[in-house]
Amino acid sequence: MNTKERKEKERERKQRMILDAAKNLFIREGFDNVSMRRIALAAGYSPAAIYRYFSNKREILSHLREEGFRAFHVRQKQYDQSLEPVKLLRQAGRGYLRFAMEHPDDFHLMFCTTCEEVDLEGELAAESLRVFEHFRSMVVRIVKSGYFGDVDEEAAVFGLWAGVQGLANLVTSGRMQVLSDRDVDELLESTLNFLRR
Amino acid sequence: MNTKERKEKERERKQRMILDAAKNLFIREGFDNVSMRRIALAAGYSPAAIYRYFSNKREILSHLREEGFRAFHVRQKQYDQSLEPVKLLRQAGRGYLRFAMEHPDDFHLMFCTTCEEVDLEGELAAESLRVFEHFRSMVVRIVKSGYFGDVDEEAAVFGLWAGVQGLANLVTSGRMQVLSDRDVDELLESTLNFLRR
Amino acid sequence: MNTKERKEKERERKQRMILDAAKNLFIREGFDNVSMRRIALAAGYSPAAIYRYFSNKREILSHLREEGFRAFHVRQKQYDQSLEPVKLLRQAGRGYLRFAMEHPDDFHLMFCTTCEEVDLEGELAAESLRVFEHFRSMVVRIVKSGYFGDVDEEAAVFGLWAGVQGLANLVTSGRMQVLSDRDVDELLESTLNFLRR
Amino acid sequence: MNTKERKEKERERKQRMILDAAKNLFIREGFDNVSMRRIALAAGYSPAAIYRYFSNKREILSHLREEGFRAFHVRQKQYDQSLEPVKLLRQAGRGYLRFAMEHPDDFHLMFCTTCEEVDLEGELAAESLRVFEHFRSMVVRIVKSGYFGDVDEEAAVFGLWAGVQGLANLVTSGRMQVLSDRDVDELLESTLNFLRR
DNA sequence: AATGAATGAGAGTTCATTCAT
DNA sequence: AATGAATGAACTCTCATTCAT
Repeated sequence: MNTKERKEKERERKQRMILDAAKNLFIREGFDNVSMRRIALAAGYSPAAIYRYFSNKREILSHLREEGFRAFHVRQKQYDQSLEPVKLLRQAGRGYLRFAMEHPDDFHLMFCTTCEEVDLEGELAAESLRVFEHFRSMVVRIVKSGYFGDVDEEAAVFGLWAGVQGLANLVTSGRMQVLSDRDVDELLESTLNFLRR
Repeated sequence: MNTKERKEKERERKQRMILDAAKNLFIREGFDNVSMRRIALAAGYSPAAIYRYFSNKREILSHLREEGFRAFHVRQKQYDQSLEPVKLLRQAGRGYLRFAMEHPDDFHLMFCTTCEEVDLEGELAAESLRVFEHFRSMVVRIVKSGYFGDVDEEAAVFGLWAGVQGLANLVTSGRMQVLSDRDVDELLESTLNFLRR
Repeated sequence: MNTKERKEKERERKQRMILDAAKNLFIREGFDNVSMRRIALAAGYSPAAIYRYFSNKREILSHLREEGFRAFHVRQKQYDQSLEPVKLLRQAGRGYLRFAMEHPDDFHLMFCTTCEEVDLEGELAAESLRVFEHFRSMVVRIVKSGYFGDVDEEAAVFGLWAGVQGLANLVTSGRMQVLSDRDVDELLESTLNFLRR
Repeated sequence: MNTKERKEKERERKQRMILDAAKNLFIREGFDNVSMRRIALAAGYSPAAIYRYFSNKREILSHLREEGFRAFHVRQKQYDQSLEPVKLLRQAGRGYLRFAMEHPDDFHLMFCTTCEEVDLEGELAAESLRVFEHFRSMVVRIVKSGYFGDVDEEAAVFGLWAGVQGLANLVTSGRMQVLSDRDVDELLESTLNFLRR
């Protein structure tokens, strides 16, 4: 029905308001320093009302992270066409940096918010796992191609992940800085060279 | 008096125990997930006793950060002799990375612990400010030397700070990675080149 | 009207479903451990819908108790024909025990559910009061007959009530125990003798 | 030290006050209808202070129950001398009823307070288990003596427990009634006969 | 110097209940 | 007639902190 659809829309709109309020607060003050009461207040609700939309505080964070990962994944899949491994890695790295630059808040929530609080199992972590799996399979392919020489797969996955994270941190820690495409490429290239040493 | 001295020593020894216990806990579990009770327990005191040495929880964190910055500053001043700006920057960058590698815990506390909790004014932030001032003055010198071309001083200071931070994060986020001196130098060089673009 | 009647039927049918769901939950989990939400869920309604049939949670319990007392009363009145007091008491006692055996759930709700929650005044307690009055008048008759010797009426009423309660508890606390008619009679007889001491 | 002893005494005195306040409230209003706030208030403390003496609400109930069982057990062991099984059972039954009569509040807490809330494992349930074991071993002895004919041990234990409970309920449900020793004996005798049928 | 006792404030969460639709 | 949305009040429990001893 039209009414049913409208209700669904309405519900999503309100979820959105809560998520936005929470995101804003989490980023500015940190997960632990934000209470449900304050999220509710900021979203224009009573504390209890929040629980109609999210079953607890952690779930709000999970939702936000998941949203970030979903957006991230969409972008990363765009680069999937290339079959040449190194080219693919370059593309993925570029995508990673761009995402960090264009969505610094999501990035912060996805990677910097204290992780103990987040449920890494369960439906809401699915997207983040998918992202990591996507990354892993890509790296494995490259390792198998011999590009990094004789290196342990696990080590390569971890090392590259850390490196890419570091790069992105480098970008987001100075948030106002806007880097041109060429800048990103150069930065990426020099890092890849370094990691390949 | 001798007694007075001995008392002072004793006091410092006990402060030390508290700081060590707190540092350990903060790093492993995060500032917010550590209660005063647990710090006290780990240090072998009652919760109330802590307050004879630190006026509140935040102050303990501030002390730890300050200690980190002090150690950092000592190291950075070693590189001060050189008068040639670029060489100085290279040295400073190297020192920065080395410090992050050798003292990842301090580094984490100094730069990654949620900052809202820390009093950035007041005596206990002095050392961190001094570190930043030291860095700033160094960069300003280099900018004036024309090394970075025609660039805004403020932008250069901020950009380099962010870059160096990012590099250190890159290093500490994959903690098991041990980089050789040559690695550090290479990494630094490529980044400096990038920042100079 | 026919429609009116049908509506009334429908209303009662729905009340019934709620009462059944609540009864089931109350007995298995205790009044306080059952929320309106769960009653509604079990009855196939939304929490709010319940309030069209019962004005609050306590009233549901009152209804259930009242139903129990009504059924109980019906049975007790069957034994009313006898005019000989002692025979009457024996019959009533037998009826009491049988009821406790055959409807342990109702019995539990009527006598064991925490009473603070139940409104002892008001319309819904009428039946339970009527039961008690019925019992009282019966005992008074017996006392007047001299069967118990020279005893205070009030004391006799209370003592017998307590005794009968205890007997029924004895029966229901070991629910699997099925007592034959002869067992019940014997049990009753020995207790009556005791109470008559 | 004397001070240490005195402190211990003081601590126990305060625990006592909390236990008494809680016991009073639990009995009058039921476990679920009493909040920690109210216990605290009644004991003259702030809500948080209670937690220095008991780690949660359930533990307060466990303590109270355990106290009851301890007192009960002490009494039951007095009857242990007799070696003749049936005599022993009679003594134990007498002790049971006396206890229920003399300590109706403890009795209510021990047997009538909703059990879901109580931890049946752990140190605080030890005494109640001991009481039950004591009872069980006594019944088993009697069954083995052939007194009840050819009966399943388990059934006998359960049946007698239920019966004794019922008797005690009978006594406590009319609390003001004071029964003489002879009354108790008679009551007991007729019940034993009944159970033996 | 150190502590046990105590507390006010506030955390996340649940509940019975109301009301516009 | 029924519901989804919303709330105020209450819950248990934890925390940083104070203070008399």
